[in-house]
Amino acid sequence: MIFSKACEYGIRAAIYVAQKSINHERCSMKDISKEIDSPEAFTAKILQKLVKAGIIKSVKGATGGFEVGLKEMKKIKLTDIVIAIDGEIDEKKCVLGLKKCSEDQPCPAHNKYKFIKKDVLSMIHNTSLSEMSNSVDAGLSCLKI
Amino acid sequence: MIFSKACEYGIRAAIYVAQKSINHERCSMKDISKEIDSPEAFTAKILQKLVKAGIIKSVKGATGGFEVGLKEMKKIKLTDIVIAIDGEIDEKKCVLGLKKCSEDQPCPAHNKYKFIKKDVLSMIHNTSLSEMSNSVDAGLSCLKI
DNA sequence: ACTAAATAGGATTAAATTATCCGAAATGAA
DNA sequence: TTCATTTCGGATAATTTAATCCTATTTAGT
Repeated sequence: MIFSKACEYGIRAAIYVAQKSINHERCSMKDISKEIDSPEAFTAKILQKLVKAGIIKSVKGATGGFEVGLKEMKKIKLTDIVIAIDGEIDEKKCVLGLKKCSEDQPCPAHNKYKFIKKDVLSMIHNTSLSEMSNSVDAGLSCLKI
Repeated sequence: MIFSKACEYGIRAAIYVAQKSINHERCSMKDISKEIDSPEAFTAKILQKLVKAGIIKSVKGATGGFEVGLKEMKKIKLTDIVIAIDGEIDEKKCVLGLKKCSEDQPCPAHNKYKFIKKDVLSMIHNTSLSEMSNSVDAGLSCLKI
């Protein structure tokens, strides 16, 4: 409803990589797509974007794979992942698609939607990769099925 | 962010038709697409769906056009329009795309997202075509630019 | 009856998103 | 060095969504 398929995969993948990193393990693309139940080649493209954005680190070669530092994952927010995959977020986007929709010139749904938009932006801005991967690592949440 | 382009056009079109109906005027497709600034042929397809779903009424022929009854527009909610255009809403859809995501088996974002989802569903379930078109008619909100 | 104006509907095209394939480059280990 | 394993990157395909085009049908007015 709010994320593209690419973002869904990308966020799950990043969480999985982070969770493995918590346990000092590096993971391969094959491993990731299997454990988060996503199409491997497509997810690989998405991870490339995350690597280029500096969100996760990749190591080439035989024992290579993906990883992310413990300090880094605390600073990485959902927003960063979404931007790396889908590009900048238009925070002024109107729920009914008007080019200009604001407090001064609102669309007919603006006054009800504005609180929802605020909550969504606040959620993705405040939720860190670290807290999500810790939740998975603690068995409080899961990444597939 | 939450509606497809087709829904954005469809909702705006329905509101415009309703606003005209408040003033006892029937409106044509050309009029609608001009006044809500949307592609005419595409919007026409969408209005056909709304007509088939019984949300608005169409009249063929020379002085034909679209209209909606005053009583009806009070009962029509955003949900009805969205379902008519995009099909049933999956209220259990996981924000990270998991097939099964629930209180018992949550994704890592579930506990933060569930409140947002609740608010979105509540908004589209409670907002009527009538209140939106009245808001436009009163000059409190607008449908284009 | 004719015409102009309007919706209905099928066929098609365009664009964006999702997804796959394959060869190149890197790298650790035998 | 050679090999197996891995990420990288370009090309391409498939699917979904968005949008257009054209013809048929309806109907009020002349």
